[in-house]
Amino acid sequence: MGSDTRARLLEAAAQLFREQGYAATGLKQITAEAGAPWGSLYHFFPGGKEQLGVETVGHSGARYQRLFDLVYERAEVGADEAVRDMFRLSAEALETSGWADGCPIATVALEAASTSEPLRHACADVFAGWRAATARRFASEGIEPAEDLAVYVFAAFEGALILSRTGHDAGPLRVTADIVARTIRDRRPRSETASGV
Amino acid sequence: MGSDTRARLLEAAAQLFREQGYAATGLKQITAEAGAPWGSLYHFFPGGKEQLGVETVGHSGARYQRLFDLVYERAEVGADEAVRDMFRLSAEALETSGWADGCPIATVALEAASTSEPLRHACADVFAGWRAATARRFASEGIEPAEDLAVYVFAAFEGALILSRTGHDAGPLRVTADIVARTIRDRRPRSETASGV
DNA sequence: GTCTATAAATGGATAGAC
DNA sequence: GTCTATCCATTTATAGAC
Repeated sequence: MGSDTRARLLEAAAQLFREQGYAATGLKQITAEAGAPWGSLYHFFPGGKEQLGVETVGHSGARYQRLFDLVYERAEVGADEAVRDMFRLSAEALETSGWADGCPIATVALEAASTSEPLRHACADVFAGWRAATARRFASEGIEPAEDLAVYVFAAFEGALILSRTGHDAGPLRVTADIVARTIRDRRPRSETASGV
Repeated sequence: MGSDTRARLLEAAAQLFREQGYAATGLKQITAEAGAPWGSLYHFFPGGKEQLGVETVGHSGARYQRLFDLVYERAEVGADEAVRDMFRLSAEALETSGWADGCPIATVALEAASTSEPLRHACADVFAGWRAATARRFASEGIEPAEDLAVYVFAAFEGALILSRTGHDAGPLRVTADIVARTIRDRRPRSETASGV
């Protein structure tokens, strides 16, 4: 094949953008981390840093979405429990990484919101995909309005991640998960409000 | 007096950090925006960019908190309505600024989370202050657990701001405000659940 | 004490050797 | 087609003129 270098560049960029942000990460640092020669970056990404940013956001977004899908596809638990799992998994990843691995998109999204339309758009697409996956899970259980509740869950999730990461304290993720999960549980259709099993 | 320049530097930095982030904003750009000579920056902030960042976060945080206080002190409405006002005011500011004026802290908080302890700590302090102000309002109405609910409200608020700003769409702030406000309303003590007036 | 001019380093991007 | 060496702009920080 040969395009292994390209994959390593994307992976290195994803990790650095997640940890330090887009502007603070130099292209030299990315090639060094990926063990790739400097020139290979402009070979694989002729559009420079912005193209690399856009592709990295898509890459990170797709990878993170697989985690959501994994959680959501556990049919044996209710959507409220799936949401709680999502919060718990993220809290664990955040804490075991020394409060480094937060949302792989949020930092770039905020940095790019008013400075790069292509990058902002890439982030918006990722968020839309995550939201849609969540809404599908809700709709499949008759939890309505599924789209609005998915937006709400993601807002709470993203915000709690910021608070927990900034404070070096998993508390916000835990507390928010409890309240959000209860909100979702209360929206389940009547016929399933029994105790389960 | 004489320290008018210092205030203008803080103000310019606050605006630029909010819009572009910390790493993407150059010190030269800040002095230019403030109409201050280049050297004055290191005169007033001998600690360089990091000191300016820390003080700017405190400055922005205090200013934003006054907005919260204003909303929360409207005793004639319930806490759920106060929360809704907070979301609505932010949505208006965001939209009328062309999706530029989001949270003045969040971008810097994420950028600094793993790169600057002084800056991260400054952001954490601001978030703690906002949360405490919200918790006081809840506690004054007997809405409990006030601290946990305040964390939840702020998580949802910060996340909705990200989603709305990234998507150029006030929808997430509106939708999230509705659900969060209802959650708070449902926590009001029994004696006040009547219709009001 | 206030600011101009400069320094040392790093940023993203490119030209051209192999 | 793949990468090394170089370029110029811009960054933060400082030294010293007024």
